Amino acid sequence: MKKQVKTINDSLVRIYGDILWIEENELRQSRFKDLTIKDMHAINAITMYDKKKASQVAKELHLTPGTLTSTINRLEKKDYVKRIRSSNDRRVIRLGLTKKGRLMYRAHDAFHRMMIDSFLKDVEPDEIKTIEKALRNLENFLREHS
Amino acid sequence: MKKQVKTINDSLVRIYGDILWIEENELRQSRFKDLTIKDMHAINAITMYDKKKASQVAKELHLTPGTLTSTINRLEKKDYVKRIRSSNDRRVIRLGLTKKGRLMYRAHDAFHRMMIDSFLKDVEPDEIKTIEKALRNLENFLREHS
DNA sequence: CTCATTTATTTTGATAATCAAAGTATGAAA
DNA sequence: TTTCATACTTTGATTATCAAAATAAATGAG
Repeated sequence: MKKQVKTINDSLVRIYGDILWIEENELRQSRFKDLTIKDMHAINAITMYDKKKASQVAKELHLTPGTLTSTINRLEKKDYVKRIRSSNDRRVIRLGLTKKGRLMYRAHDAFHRMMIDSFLKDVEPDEIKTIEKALRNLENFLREHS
Repeated sequence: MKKQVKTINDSLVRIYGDILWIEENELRQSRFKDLTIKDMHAINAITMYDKKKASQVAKELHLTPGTLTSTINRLEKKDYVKRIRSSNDRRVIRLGLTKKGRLMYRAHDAFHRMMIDSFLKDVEPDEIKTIEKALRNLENFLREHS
């Protein structure tokens, strides 16, 4: 592997491992210690904004429907997430966050904002364009491989 | 969250989830279908090059010693990894890859190289400097939070 | 309208990965 | 030596996960 490419690759691999681990630790020390990192990412995917269908969320998280059901059961029991049965189509479950869920969502979002702010420290506006281009490249690559 | 920051954040979150999922699928279709993605990342951390101590690898992967032991047991049984007991200090286990393990390592590396190549498509040399700077920023941020 | 088919979710049963804590073996130091 | 520290392994329990079967609701062909 070309040296520069290898450096960037190793850096990305390290970063992703570390982010998960740090998030897990911060979570354990926070008021939300009844959640695992997977729970947190499920809450993040559900979001405060839409009322997504269960199947949409499963797809985004690359989980089977059955696994999502049990995730939602857990999060509903702990009062982070609520099921809303659709009245148009009574097979469909839409998902929303409770007050506690929204608190968690904002806390997690704040951590990510800090992270991205530091990522972009001393990066000029036109340089940000470069980064956005590279991320788009990567997303296209991944789309081709799905 | 500021719009640009949110876009970059969402992109990174999506990319991370997708990479894991794609790697998992590629693995299942490859000649290495007896491995899970966690196995693959353990092989990647062990590397072809050094003879790292078990405890070093555990640390890099953020696994407890016990979990690493069982990972190594699994990978040794499947003939990807070998234990080498250090003769200086007979408590220490050093880890190496078998021929099959090195094959797997190279295959995984090739996928990552393709990924990074596409990430850097149309990115000029001086723009790469920007990306390296941003990644260093992020690594520093993560180090502060460990 | 009614039965067959499709769709959305849930349930079930089994398996992987993980951790904390206790155990074992070796080395280092007093 | 005896004691303490270090490196790894074992044990027992828990959690997340999947595939496949089950349920329940909507849709569509006749």
